[in-house]
Amino acid sequence: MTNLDTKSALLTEAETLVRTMGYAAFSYADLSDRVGIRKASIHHHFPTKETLGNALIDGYLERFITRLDELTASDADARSKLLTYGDFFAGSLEDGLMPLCGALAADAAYLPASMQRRVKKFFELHLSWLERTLRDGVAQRQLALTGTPHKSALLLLSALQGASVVAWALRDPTVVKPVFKPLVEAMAR
Amino acid sequence: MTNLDTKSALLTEAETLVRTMGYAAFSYADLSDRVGIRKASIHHHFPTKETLGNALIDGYLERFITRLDELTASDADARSKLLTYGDFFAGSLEDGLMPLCGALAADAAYLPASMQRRVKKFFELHLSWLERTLRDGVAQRQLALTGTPHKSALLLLSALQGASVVAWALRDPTVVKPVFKPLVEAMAR
DNA sequence: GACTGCCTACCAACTGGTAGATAGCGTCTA
DNA sequence: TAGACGCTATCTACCAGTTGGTAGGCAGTC
Repeated sequence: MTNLDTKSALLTEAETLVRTMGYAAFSYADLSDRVGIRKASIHHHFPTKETLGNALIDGYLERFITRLDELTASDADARSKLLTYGDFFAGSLEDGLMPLCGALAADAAYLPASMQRRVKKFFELHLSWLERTLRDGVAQRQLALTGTPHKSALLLLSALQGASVVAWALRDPTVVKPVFKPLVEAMAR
Repeated sequence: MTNLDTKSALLTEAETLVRTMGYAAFSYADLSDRVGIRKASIHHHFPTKETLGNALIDGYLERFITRLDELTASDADARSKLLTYGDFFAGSLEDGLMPLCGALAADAAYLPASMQRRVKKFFELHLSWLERTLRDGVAQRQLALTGTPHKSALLLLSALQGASVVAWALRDPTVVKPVFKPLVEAMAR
């Protein structure tokens, strides 16, 4: 097994653990079991738990940025861009996973400062993507907002994060779409 | 110090810890420091962490039920009932606390089954209160909904939970109201 | 004298993390 | 081309500190 194989296996399994149990609740021992590597060997790839946590957020952020950039570049209209965005959340919930940064936010006061900063950055990035997409949609007369793009962005992100929490607690991933879609439709015109 | 004093001090401090750090991250040692009682003595009041966790949710649920009942019984119109409901969330966030069950939901897969059930019940209770309040508001021509009361209830709860997560991560509790209020206003008529 | 609330002194299991050894794999050089 | 060298990935064995939890004692109260 090459370095990259093991490293990405570690990241994948760690992400699953964090997105179901939270950051504090998962341990190197759990990870060791799942990846089939000794606990001490994990430290070779990620010297501290904080390193691993940060790598987790960085990777997640990067993947999200890629998808958002693709979405921005696509020739879809604003409405369907937003709906696709919502599908990211609905999809991962159907796979039995909370949104990573939603899961991390709950344990925020326990997280090392470096992780807290990244979680904050994550939400800021999402808000700015949403705001820009909304603003463009308005400019192209595809959307009509009642409030400012900033407030509408906050509403959409909150609705998705919150619906994820509710869906997760009720163990019913189907609640996400009925919450999000009407919000987008109400903005579409 | 009487039993009740100590017990409620333990519950108060434990609630703060869970609502800022999450359930997995807080320990009997933390609690011991804050309440000024030895770790072993906590076990006299709450034999296991699970007992404490359940007492926490039960107390929180009970307090919420009381407040919701008062709100239902009040002669306020549906719009202001909903706004007051939203203030519960906005208020505790301003005190630097996540909603308890939102915080717990994130660690759900780590929680003992008895706690998972309670968290689920919590969300169901909130949804049914919201749905009933919405339905009554419609019947009295104080509200006009675009979807079903059930879906609108889901939207309001999700928006509040999600706005709490976002507010918590951004360390800006003021985002809750601008998200929630317009939703309620759009339903008021 | 039973009960309550708290204490000190433990416990095994687990936490994140370290030390040091070993095996395999390239690369540079004699 | 043989072999020495360094690097990487993993291992076993360990560490101190913390975890939730237990045993048993003791002082005050009903």
